[in-house]
Amino acid sequence: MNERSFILVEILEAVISVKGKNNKKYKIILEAAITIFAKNGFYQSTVSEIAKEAGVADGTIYLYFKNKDDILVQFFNYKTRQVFSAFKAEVEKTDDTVAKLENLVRKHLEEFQRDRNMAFVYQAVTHQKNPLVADKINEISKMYLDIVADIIEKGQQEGSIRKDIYLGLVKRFILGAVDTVINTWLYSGAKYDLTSMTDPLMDLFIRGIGNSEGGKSLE
Amino acid sequence: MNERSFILVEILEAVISVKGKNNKKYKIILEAAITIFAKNGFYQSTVSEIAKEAGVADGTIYLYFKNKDDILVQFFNYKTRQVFSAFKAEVEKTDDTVAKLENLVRKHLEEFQRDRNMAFVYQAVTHQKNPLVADKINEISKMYLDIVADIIEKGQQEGSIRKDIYLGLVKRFILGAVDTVINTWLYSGAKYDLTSMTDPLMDLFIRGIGNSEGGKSLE
Amino acid sequence: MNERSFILVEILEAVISVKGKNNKKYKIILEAAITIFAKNGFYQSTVSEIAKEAGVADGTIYLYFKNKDDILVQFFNYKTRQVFSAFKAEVEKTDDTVAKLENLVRKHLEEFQRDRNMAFVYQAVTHQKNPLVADKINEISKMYLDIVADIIEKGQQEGSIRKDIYLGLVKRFILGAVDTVINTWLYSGAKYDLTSMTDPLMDLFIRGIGNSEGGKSLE
Amino acid sequence: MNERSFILVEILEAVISVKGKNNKKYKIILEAAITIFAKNGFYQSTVSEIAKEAGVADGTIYLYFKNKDDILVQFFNYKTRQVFSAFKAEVEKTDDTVAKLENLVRKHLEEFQRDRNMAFVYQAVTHQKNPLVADKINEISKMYLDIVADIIEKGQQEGSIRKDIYLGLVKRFILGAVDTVINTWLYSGAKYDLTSMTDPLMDLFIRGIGNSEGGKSLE
DNA sequence: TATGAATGAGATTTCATTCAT
DNA sequence: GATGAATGAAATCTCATTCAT
Repeated sequence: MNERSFILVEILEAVISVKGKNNKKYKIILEAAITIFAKNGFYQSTVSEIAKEAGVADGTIYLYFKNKDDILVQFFNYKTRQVFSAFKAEVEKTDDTVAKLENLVRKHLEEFQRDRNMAFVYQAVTHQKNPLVADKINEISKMYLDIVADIIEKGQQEGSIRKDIYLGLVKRFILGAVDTVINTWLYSGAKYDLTSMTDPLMDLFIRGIGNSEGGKSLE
Repeated sequence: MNERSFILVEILEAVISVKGKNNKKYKIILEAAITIFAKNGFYQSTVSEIAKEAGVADGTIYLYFKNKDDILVQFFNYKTRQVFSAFKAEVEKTDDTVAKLENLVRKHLEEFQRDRNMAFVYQAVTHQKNPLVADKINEISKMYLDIVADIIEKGQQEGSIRKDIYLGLVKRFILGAVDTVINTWLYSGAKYDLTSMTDPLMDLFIRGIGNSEGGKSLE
Repeated sequence: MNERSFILVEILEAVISVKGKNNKKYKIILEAAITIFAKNGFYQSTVSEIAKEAGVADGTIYLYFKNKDDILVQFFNYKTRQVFSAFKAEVEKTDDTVAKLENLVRKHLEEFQRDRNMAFVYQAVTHQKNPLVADKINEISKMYLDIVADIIEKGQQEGSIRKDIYLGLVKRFILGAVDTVINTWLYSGAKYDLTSMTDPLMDLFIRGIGNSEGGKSLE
Repeated sequence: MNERSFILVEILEAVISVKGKNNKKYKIILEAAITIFAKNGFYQSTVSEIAKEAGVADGTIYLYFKNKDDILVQFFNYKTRQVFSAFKAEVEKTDDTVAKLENLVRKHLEEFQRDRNMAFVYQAVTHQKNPLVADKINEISKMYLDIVADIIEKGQQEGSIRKDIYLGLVKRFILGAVDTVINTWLYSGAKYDLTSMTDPLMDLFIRGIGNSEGGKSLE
């Protein structure tokens, strides 16, 4: 989704107002829920807490969401979709393969740094067994892995990326490393600039940790 | 704890039988709990389910565990400690840095493949906000990261590992990648041999994904 | 608290409606709880029974009371405080010492006769070791004993009460005797008019059981 | 029960050994139970606690007592009966009415001071609604009240006690006052000598609190 | 729409009692 | 007789969800 199509969606939402989803209150509740989920975890959060955080009555939640689980589902539909479309846009800004990957990683760190609550919820939920969000997670995960896979494949064609690697592993390897960096940052109390991890991460992706001595001087 | 002292502890446990901790039933319940936690997640599991799986009455659980949370805490004390001491032993089998890392990764994949329930619980809980196990997780995580850090540092001294890397990042990068591989395997339904991922993973750690052309042939 | 300030409090309660404390349902539940406590005793009463008696769902109890113990605590805060302020008012109605004591005793018997459930709970709880209400009981007990002590002291100054008595004992002696009379009435099935005991009780307090004819005056 | 018949019972118990009631362990458990009941109250005490205090296994309790309630019932049969027969003996030591009452009161305070646990349990249980011990309590209470009534009636015949009093009230009035004095002592932490209350109590019983100087003789 | 009091199903936990050893 | 592990009924309490206002 590019800038223009994004605006179009906003307009459409304003016009059709499907089920109040573009309603200001819908967003307030969703944001409040994410704040609470991030603080206590999904199962330890109560609908009452969310309502209080959102400044609405408990019952009001049910005018916008089917049930508690649905809040989580909507979170993946609304919030993270937005983020992932931003990732795609970022990748398309350049034609250079390594730069594409670097843009993706930086944007990923940037967005998760900007919305720490989302980061917390994302980290927690993707490792849980909630059947209601499992499909969404798979879908989103696949979206991300596909972006990475596309980049890698293009790089292989260009010659900047090794051909003797297992693509299915590599794409997960990259996502896993980024996830870990975010997780470490979250649990450290978010004291440092997360995006500063982009260059060291890229360096590890591209060159590994091995010392290739001699031949390295040719690079 | 080395091999010998470990055996000693086993013997001692068999002799003193401290409050049933080495009791057969204690292990049955713990194993049952992990099975249930792995299937449904901690918060969606009930004590009744665990009791049923263990083949005991609900009340019996409370003869061995203070409360539901305590089962999780005991799991980390009993089960994973065992695993991590196995990791350490595996690392000490060789002096070669790269082989040490490879042994660690292989053992990690091997153990988690062998006990899939443990793997599920471990994956889920390490990404949750359960204040009761948070400290244990940090402790175990640190243990693992320290093992990796020791290997890396030794490799840097020997010259097999690059010196221009950020150690704090690298150790987490490696743990994150292994975690992701395990997670993918778990959610794929454990259809393939997890340990077969050792070599491709090591290759990515050491050489990265970048194509260093010319010079590479020298390696 | 005098008559006027008491009315003021009633009005204020009606206006501010602090968290349902003056709520109709709060009173219904409290009254139901006292009925059940009076019938079975505190520890043999269940929250379900109270809910049933009050005509509400079990969970509703917890909207008005923190837990089962809290119901008892609230009972002492709300119900008996009211009674004891009535005692004080009654004492102030006259300046004659003996009449003051008589008014107190009569009002005491009157109030406990009127609310037999309260009487049962009061009798039971004041002789129990419930740490949650122990402080309240001490406080209320002290209030009562202080009223009696004030009357006795005033009587001693006036000359209507003997000076060679141990005040700390006398005040408890009086409370103890009244309590016993109430207790007897309760366990007899409340078949007679409790307030009719006022005169005989007062007579015993003032004159004792001894026959003072002849020689007694020499003492 | 007089001295002789009491000894007879002891002998009989030693011979027939009905259901182990004269067993050493029976007494140990009963004593332990009273200690625990005195500390926590009956309903807040567990059979396990009693077993631990007695130094026996939980199951052993049920070899000597039908159930938890039965321990309380036995307590009244075994322990307090013993005490009340001592009361009777004490009363019979003199022929002087006032001295009889004084002996009773002193013995009462003495025994309850000597066995504080018994005192606590007695105070608590006599004010509770336990249907299992209700009958026992009534029976014991009646025994005590009858002793007092006998003394009073004899005193009335002799002329030392007023005739214009209500006997049903007076006997309870005396028991209530003694009870209150014991209760106050218990909850004060048993810091002073309880028997020292005998004289002041007797003084209040006989002479009352009224000042009979001058005009009072006209009443 | 919005509210929030009320609901009641369901979860955790306790503990008197039993029974195989 | 003595044990104490095991039982499971029953109690307390929570909280997602509903619905009359």
